[in-house]
Amino acid sequence: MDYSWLDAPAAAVPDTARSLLGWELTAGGVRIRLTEVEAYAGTGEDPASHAHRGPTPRTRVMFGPAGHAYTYFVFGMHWCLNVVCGREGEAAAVLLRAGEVIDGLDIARKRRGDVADRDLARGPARLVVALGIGPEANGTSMIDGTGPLLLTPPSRPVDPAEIAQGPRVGVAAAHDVPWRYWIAGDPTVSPYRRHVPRRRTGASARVGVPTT
DNA sequence: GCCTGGATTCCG
DNA sequence: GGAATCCAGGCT
Repeated sequence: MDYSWLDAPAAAVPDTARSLLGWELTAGGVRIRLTEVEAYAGTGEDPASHAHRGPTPRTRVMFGPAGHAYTYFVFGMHWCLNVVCGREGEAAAVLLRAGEVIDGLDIARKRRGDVADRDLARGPARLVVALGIGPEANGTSMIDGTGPLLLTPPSRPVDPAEIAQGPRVGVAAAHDVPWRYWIAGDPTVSPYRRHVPRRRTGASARVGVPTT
């Protein structure tokens, strides 16, 4: 299988993200068809990228080879999964936001509890739970079978005409950059929520600060 | 060292 | 709309 398109230059990461729609991701007996992804450029241009200020202990795998998994912990409770893209040192990545469970439904249901099938992997943290992966997947290859994840080509082609794009979800910076791609009309695509700054807490927030 | 706020989800 | 719940990264 040819995965060389994953290491197209970081400038092309939006195209890489779009190309990932319909690809399938298998882990722990569950297979997911990707229906929603977001592109993040690496160092420099993209203030929304974890890597935009350069490598740190957390983001070091983003600077490694394409096709590896970058997982990160957010909000004190959730894990999210990215595919590292671009050339080594560029740190581009594609956040896997949602997918349709097409195999191992019973396993995914066990992991996700009593939710509708379309919600099993509808959202980046939910997708990670459905796949049964976590921090141990960070830095592993998603393309050579040595890690818990395996990325494989679409078994069902995606019609380019049904691909939609728009602003990234929950991103404060660069909200006008339309680097989120999804399969239009697919019920497993997560509902769009614009970034809402959390209200400040504590005394200073209560003194003369309008609550909007 | 301290402090802020987040590529979210679930519940009220 | 807000809480839950941790820590990376920026700043003092």
